[in-house]
Amino acid sequence: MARQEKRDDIILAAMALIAEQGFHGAPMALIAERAGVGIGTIYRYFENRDVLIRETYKAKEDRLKAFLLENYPHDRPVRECFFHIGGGVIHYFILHPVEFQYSEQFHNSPYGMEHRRNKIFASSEKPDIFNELYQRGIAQQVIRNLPVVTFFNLMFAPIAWSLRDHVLGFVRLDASLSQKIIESCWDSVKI
Amino acid sequence: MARQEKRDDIILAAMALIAEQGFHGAPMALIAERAGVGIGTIYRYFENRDVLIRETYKAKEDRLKAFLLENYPHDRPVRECFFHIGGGVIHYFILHPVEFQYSEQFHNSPYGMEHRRNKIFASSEKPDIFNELYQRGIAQQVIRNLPVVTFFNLMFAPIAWSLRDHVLGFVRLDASLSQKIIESCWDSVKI
DNA sequence: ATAAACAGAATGAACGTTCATTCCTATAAA
DNA sequence: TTTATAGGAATGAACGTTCATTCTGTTTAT
Repeated sequence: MARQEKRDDIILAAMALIAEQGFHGAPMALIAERAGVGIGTIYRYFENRDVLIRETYKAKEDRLKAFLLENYPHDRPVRECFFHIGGGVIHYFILHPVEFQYSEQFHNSPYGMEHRRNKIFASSEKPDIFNELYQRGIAQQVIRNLPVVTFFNLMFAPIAWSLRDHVLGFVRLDASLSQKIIESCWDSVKI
Repeated sequence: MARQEKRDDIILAAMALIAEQGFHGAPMALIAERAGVGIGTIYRYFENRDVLIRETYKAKEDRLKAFLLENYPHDRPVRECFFHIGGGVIHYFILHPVEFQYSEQFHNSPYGMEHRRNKIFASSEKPDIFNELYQRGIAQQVIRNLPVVTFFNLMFAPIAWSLRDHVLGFVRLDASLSQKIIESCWDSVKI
């Protein structure tokens, strides 16, 4: 088996187990078993558990970013970009519920706090489509004058919580409901 | 020391430690030390760790409920009740950040999932001010026709995330910003 | 009033289990 | 043959829980 393949197997096993059972329910021995490798092998690819967990998150983030960038309407109005991102996030995670559940576990842990802190401090230096959207919305006075973190929360918090309810089976997040939720989020930030 | 006092000390110690360090960072030995009791003593008051953690959550929830019920404008318009609850939750948790952080830990854990599942299934039988608000809003056609869990998410998700950012020092959640956030949430659910 | 007997609350060392990590052997590649 | 890779048993640290013992306050007997 190629080197990269085995690395991917390990990441996939870690993602699935942690998504299903949380960090507690995913000891290295189980990850190894699920990936079809020996315990020791994991340590040939990842320095330690923390590194594996962060690399697994990074793999997910890269895929999501690529998905959102497909057909991204760079030069269309703020509202349209808002709906593209919001709808894209919901669509992506409904297609990949395991990645969503992994993200949830990651964000609500010390890893996630550290990650969030780094991101907020770096946000102005390394602009992404989200920050570009915020800047443009403020400049054009189409979104309310709120701190960027508040804008982020109004846009994504209801989406994240709804995805969780969907994954847990509390609500069916179909196209119609998804649309309504994004419209609601837009109404909460638009002027 | 009175019996109830000692029980409260243990709950207080568990809440503070878990809020600060998460469930991982709060072994029974540390909780006992912080409460000023022996390890074994905890087991005289709580059957096991799980029970202690759930009782600690219950203590917090009772206090929050009592706070929200103070001056609750039962017979005023839906909008006013919405603002009372939203503002009350923010106010309470800014006053008691440790209880907020404990809640976060609890909700994002298997305990929280179980709790949420039970609550959703019992929601129609044991009506509280939140469910009453939703029912009234739908009946009077002042809020959008969304599932109750979606209404809940639009109302509380941005508040919860903003509180987290406040507690972590990412944003200063003063009276003005709190007001803006609640208004945004209202705009996301109002017709 | 004093002492003896009792009840049950408090204690923390000890136990068994679980886990991340290491280390040494076995296997495959060069 | 030599070197690199894979494997999983061994290791030690950390944890929740137990339980034999100590402590403390109350009741009973003298």
